[in-house]
Amino acid sequence: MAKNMPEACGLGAALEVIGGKWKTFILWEIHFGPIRFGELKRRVTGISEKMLIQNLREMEADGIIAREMFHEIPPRVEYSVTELGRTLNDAVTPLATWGKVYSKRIMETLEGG
Amino acid sequence: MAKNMPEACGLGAALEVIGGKWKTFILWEIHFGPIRFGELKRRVTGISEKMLIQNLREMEADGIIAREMFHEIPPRVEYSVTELGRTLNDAVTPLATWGKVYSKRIMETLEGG
DNA sequence: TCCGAAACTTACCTTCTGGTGCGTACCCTA
DNA sequence: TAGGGTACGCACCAGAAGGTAAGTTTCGGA
Repeated sequence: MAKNMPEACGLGAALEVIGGKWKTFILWEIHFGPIRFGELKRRVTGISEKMLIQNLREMEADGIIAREMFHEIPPRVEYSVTELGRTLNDAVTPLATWGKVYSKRIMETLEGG
Repeated sequence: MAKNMPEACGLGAALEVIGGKWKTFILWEIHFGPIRFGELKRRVTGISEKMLIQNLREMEADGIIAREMFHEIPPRVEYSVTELGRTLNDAVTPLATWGKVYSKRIMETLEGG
């Protein structure tokens, strides 16, 4: 997305990193602390394994999360946010807050009229 | 998007409003002040008329921009941000800043290695 | 011997997003 | 009469995003 855009304001780049249906939720769940693949799958309700892995790979490539493999049986993999991921999470917080307020506003509008 | 999501953190709602390829750029161009359809089309480089109109309608429905029609010949329509739109623009600013820094980091990484 | 768990991988299919191009009403200019 | 500008609407189409379902490897347990 926005590969050919006049830089505008940096939003394009940011949305490439946390855009899509799932990444924000994934980042949110991981930001509490290291978490296993299976646990993540249970927490991010509704996501398919394919999508979870695909998104995790992309987020890893973007450098916002880190993957650690433990050579155990059964296999264990843990995901955690990187320093960059933490800054992204911080940058995204105001937007999350806005989203909450906005949702509330919508609800009130629907109730009120 | 995220209609059936556990509220998580409000980000889902926010991304429904400024998600997609163009809305951020449109909001950015409008936030400087009222702007006509044609001017907007010229500023948001690469957008098609269909997409511009479609996005404007959605943003209007979401209450972040306002449309004012002047019954003149040739027709004139101006778009401006609402108070809610301004708050969204503010909420999105940190993310834009992050995107800029991130882009720079990527460039440096590419140059350095 | 079959099953289940973990963390994937692969193939296939559907839905959504965005793009292209044409048509519209109205007026002005040439 | 022809063409251009404004702000759209509509139909069709391609590609990306996302969903579904199955297979893989290794082990322990019934």
